[in-house]
Amino acid sequence: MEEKNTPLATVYQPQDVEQKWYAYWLEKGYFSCDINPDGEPFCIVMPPPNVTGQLHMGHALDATMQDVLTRFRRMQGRRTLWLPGTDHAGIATQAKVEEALAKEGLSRQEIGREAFLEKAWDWKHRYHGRIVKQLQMMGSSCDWDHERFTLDEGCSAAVRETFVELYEKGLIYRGSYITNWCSHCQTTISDIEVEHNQRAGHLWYLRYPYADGSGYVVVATTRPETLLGDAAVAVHPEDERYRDKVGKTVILPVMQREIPVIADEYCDMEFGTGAVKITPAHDPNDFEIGLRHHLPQITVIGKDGRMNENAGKYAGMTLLECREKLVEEFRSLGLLERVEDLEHAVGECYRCGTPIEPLISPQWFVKMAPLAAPAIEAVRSGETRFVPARFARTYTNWMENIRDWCISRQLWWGHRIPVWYCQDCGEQICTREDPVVCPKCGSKRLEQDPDVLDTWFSSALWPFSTLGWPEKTKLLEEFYPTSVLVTAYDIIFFWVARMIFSGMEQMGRAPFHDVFIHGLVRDDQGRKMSKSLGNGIDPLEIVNQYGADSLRFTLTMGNSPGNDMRFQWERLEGARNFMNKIWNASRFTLMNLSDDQPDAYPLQLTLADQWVLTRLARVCAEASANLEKYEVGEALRAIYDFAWDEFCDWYVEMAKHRLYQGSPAEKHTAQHVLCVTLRTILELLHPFAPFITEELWQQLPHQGETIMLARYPDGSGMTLYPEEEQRMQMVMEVIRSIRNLRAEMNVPMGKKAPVVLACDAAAQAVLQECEPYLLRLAQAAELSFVTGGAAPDKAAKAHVRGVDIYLPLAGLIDLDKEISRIEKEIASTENELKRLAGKLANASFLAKAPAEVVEKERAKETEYQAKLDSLRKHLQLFR
RNA sequence: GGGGCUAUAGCUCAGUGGGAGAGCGCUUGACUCACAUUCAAGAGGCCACUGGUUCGAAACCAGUUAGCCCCACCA
Repeated sequence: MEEKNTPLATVYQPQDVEQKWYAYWLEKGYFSCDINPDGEPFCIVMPPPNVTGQLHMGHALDATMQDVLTRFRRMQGRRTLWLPGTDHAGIATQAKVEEALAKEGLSRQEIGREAFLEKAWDWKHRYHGRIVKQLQMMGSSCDWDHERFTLDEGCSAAVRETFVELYEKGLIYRGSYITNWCSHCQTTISDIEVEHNQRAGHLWYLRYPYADGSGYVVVATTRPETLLGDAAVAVHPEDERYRDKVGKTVILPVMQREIPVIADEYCDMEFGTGAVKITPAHDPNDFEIGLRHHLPQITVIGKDGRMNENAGKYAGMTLLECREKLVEEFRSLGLLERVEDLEHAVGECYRCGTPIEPLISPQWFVKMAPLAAPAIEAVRSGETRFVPARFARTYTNWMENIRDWCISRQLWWGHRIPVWYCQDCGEQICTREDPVVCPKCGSKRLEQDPDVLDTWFSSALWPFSTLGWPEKTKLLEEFYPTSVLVTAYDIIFFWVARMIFSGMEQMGRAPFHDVFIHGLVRDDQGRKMSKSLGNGIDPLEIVNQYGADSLRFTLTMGNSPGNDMRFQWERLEGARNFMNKIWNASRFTLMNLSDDQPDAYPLQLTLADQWVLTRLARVCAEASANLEKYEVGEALRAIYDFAWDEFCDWYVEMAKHRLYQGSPAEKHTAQHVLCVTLRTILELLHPFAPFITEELWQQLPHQGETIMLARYPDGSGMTLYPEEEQRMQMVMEVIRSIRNLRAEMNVPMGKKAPVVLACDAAAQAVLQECEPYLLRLAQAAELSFVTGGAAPDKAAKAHVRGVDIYLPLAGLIDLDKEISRIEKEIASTENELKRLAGKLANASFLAKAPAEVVEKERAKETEYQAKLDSLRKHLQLFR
């Protein structure tokens, strides 16, 4: 064959093409939401990554899913906005900036609020660029002109408006309650930011003597150090053991404080001794009990995580030191009854792992009950739909049991709480504009609340703040509610739920139609990827090594909605191999293209052409349907199977004969079908593998500037040839059968051998038409047809779809081997027949099963019977 | 304490009531003019267990077992 020049190397090198195309797309503005101005709007707001971090595999999965959906919709002609952005991540970012300061020997207090915020902004700018680069290297087709940041001007305006509105409605309030204090992060955190982990601990049984000298009550505690702040001992009102003790007082040892014995239903009679020490200032339950019984709140633990001045001689000690010393003192006083081992849940900060200390302090809260109700209804009514649906239940259960949300944080990096306090009259002022004078007393001595808001407060507004709210922008009008939110299940409470109630409250409509939930990317042993385990993988490393398309492919293929996936390097090789396969199929096609005009010759579609075009149409429909259902992995699998197995391994091989030896018209037809099919495969594949598909599409004959804006093939308007499809599949089965016989008989791969076929006239016509394929794909030296009893006797035989296949190999085949092979085949056929016969003898099957199913089973029976007869007859010859 | 997920080939996983699938690994053969990042052939499954629904269940329902996860104020 003459060597034709192609610009393509034999092995695909993603590095050569990816950056080039991303730059091209950006330059042409294809990511802009204005690119299909007349299309129905489609919008995804990107879950904003923390601006301080760098992207991990979870982000890569999230971005890939969003990009697949976005590119799919854009190719459908939708007016598509994928809005990118980042999150200021209050605690995390502040911690990093403080860390950096510490290296210079400075603290934020030393440099002051303003200087600190400057540093934080510097930090933000530096890391932001990295995240954008990572997203771009993965091919994310977001509209960068609409990129947002949770702390930018617009988002800040949305936060201010929301806060003031909720404040005015009485849905935001300030109060002294017990909240979760992290002594490491030096701030309160909300309930869901506390992780409850099982930890090995002890249960100390301590004796509290009654004040009247009548013995003592024994209380059990896991945290002896808090007893210094005890305000009571509580028992269950129906607990017989303590019936006559309620109303007495006990002397709190060490502190020598007299505290009452009270009755409260909170107590569990089964646990410990049934008597509980009550520390209102350091335990949420005790706090509630304290309120019910008007107990004093005695704080003995400070914000620094040490015992404070109320702890007497233990003041200044860490909690653990105090615990040890205190237990020792009880022991020496004879007041330690016993110690048990106990595994119990300890609340720890989800950021830094420090044990959380419940502390009382004035904080800001969002009243949740009135906000939760419409948010629950939005999902119940189907206004917002979770995919998979089971997550709706997770959401609803949580929302129904929600408690008020503590939104103030003792940080500097974030949205400062828009409330001022008059230093003269104490008035609390919350307004849209910064106040200058106190509206009550006219004083100018106003001080703003020093705290900032929980980062999630601004994230909760993301679906509309990014579209321009509180301004009435065109963008907001067009794209709100957004189409779908794509995120992992671990963030449903933190973020999804809060966006839904915020959307209902501020916009009156839920922020998205669908919530597409995916799982987490775990390591190859199924462990969560984390910094402490050191098992995290940088997506960029993979992009550099295998290319972005392979990374995206690996994250998509075989991934089902809502389920976790394991990340394995070996799978990347599979992905890379597939890219290389597509590359080489294109290379082959380009090498065999001639410069004919499209209509130089009339098309003469062969059976193979009709078959592949039919299969292509079916795959287009399947892929589209699956993408519509968010079955992204299934869509890709269908494309992958067709592209590799049917197109590359079968059709390309079948086209070769015409390409190399065909008449000009035959050659032209093969080229045409090859080209159309390949181009359609590239279009189908584009949302999953944007780079390689653009590179190849541009080299093939095409219309338009970019594959990004080609119409996504959904099979509509494509001609189906169902009968030809069946015929071709029969031929393929015959070829497979011949290959199988040859392998079983140890006929060397390259050795040509004669093949004899016996079948009816119709099948013979089909097989004769396909003779070139049999010669090439089945290594047949020559093809001959027999009728009646003229079949060769010294031959290996198989039977497929009414066709007897003989491999006459006199002197070459091993008789015994062939006999045992045939016997095995007969046995399995008999088995199949028995099963079918049983089914077809079943009256209720015949009566109730759909006619087409019954018909199918009957046809199968006929087929198997024919096969059995044929093989039995063959076996006779050897005996 | 409540809720959820998972259980399919040696491994990782798809499977949407009607002939058990893929990739990797394994065995055998092949440097065939797009590709050895390839091709061909093969071995390998009581679809966790027990019931139920159904003409028909890997799939739907109930229970059991094992593993994982989430929520929850039991000292």
